[in-house]
Amino acid sequence: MNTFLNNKNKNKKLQTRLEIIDAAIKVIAKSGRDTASILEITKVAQVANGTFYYHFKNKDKLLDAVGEKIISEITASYEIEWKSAKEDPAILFANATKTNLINCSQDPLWLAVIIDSFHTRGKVPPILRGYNKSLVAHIEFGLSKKRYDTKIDDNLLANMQSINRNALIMISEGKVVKKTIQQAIEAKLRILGIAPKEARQIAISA
Amino acid sequence: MNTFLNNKNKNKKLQTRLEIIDAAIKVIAKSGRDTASILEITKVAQVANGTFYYHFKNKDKLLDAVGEKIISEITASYEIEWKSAKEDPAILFANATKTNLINCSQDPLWLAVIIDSFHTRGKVPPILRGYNKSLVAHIEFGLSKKRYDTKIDDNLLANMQSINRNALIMISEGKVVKKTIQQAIEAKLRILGIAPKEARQIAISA
DNA sequence: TTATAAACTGAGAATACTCTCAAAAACCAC
DNA sequence: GTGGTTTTTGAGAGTATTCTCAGTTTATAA
Repeated sequence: MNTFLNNKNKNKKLQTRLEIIDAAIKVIAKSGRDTASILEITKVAQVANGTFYYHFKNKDKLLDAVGEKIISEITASYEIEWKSAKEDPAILFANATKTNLINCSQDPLWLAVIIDSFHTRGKVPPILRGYNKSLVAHIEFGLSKKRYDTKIDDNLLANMQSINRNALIMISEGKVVKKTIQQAIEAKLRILGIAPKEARQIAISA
Repeated sequence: MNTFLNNKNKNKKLQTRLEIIDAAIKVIAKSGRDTASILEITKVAQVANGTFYYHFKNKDKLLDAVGEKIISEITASYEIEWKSAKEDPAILFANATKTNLINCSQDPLWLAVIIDSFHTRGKVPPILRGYNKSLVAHIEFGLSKKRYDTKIDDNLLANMQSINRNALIMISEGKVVKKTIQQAIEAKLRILGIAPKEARQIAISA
C-alpha cells in the first residue's frame, strides 16, 4: 500500500520547512536578501545544506516563502475595520496606516526584512503587492468623496510607500514609534491634499 | 635624477583611471553596485584585471571615485542661484529641485547610478551627503521666514530624498520629465506645509 | 641609445556560493 | 522485526569573484 503523505510525515516535513524559513528571516534581517547565503541559513536552521534543496527549488522560492509568511502575519489583523465606512476617508486612512506600521514594528526581525524588501531592482517585491491594492482602495475612496486633491499614479503610490519605509527605518533605528507614525500619517495626508494643519490634527488623534 | 611624476605619465595614468571609472558607471548602471564585478568592468574598460588593482585598492575605493565623479558633474552648475535670496523660499526650493532633477536626468547612465546609490544598508551613500546639506539650508531658510509648517529631522529629510528618488525612477522608466518633476515639487512643498493648491501652482510655474 | 621607473598584464591563489547526488538515517504500516 | 518510503546528510562539482604578484611592455631622462 502506498503511504504517500501520511500526517506524521507531513508535519515533519512542514516543521523543517518552517525552521528554514525562520532561519532565513534571521539571516536576511542581518545581511539582507542579496547577501544572505543558503549556507548560513542552513547553519542557523541546524540542517544540512542539502536539506535546503529538498524543501526549496532555489533561493528565489525561499524568498517568496519568507515574503508570504510575513505578509500573512501582518495582514491577518489588518483588513477588519475597513468595511464600516461612512467615516472621513482621511481618518480611516490614518488609522489604517497606524495599524499597518504598528504591525510591522512588532518584531525587529520582521521590521528588518520588510525594510530590506523595499530594496529591489526592477520588479515590485511580493510583500508590497497586497499593501498596494489596499492603498489604492483607500485613496480612491477619498477621491470619490472629494476629500483629496491629487491623482493616482505610480509616482504617488511610490511616494506613499517610501514614507512608510522611511518610518519603519526610523523605528528600527530606535526613534519613538508613536511620534514616527504620526509624522508618516501627516506627510501622507499632506501629499494627498489635506490642508497642513488639519493633516497634523488627524495624525495626532489617530 | 628622480623622474617621479612627469606630466606625460600623469596623463597616461589618469586616463586609464578615468576609463575604468567610466566603464564602472556603465556596468553599475546595468547591474547595480553590488552585482557589478571588477572582471566585467575591466573587460568593458579594455584593460587587464590586474590594472584595476594598480589604480584602486579595492572595489570600495572605485565606488567612492564613481560617486565623486557624478557628484561633481551634477553639483557643478547647481549652487549658483542660491545667494540672491529675497525671494519666496518655496519658489527657490522649487527651482532648486527642478535644476537638480534635470541635472540628474541628463544622462541615462548617471540616472541609473544615482538611483542605485539610494539602495544602501546602513550608512548614507556619499552621493547624497552634499545634497543633504543644501536641502537642510533650503528648509531652514523657509522656516526662518515662517513659510513652512514642519520640523527638520531625519524622517523629513528621508522623505524629501525618497520623493526625489521616486521621480528619478519614473523618469528612467520613461515618464514625462516635466510632469514628473512638477509632481515631485508639489509633493515636497505639501509635506513642508504649503497649502495644497498653492503647492501645485508653485510646482507648475517652476 | 640605454637605463630606469611607471604602467600594465594575465595566470592563478584564495575564497565563497549555489546546487546535485548517492548514500544514510528516520519513519511507519504491516 | 521487515520492507518500503520519506527525509536528511555532506562531500564535491561547477562557477564566480576578489585580489596578488612575478614578469613584460612602455615611456622618458640623460
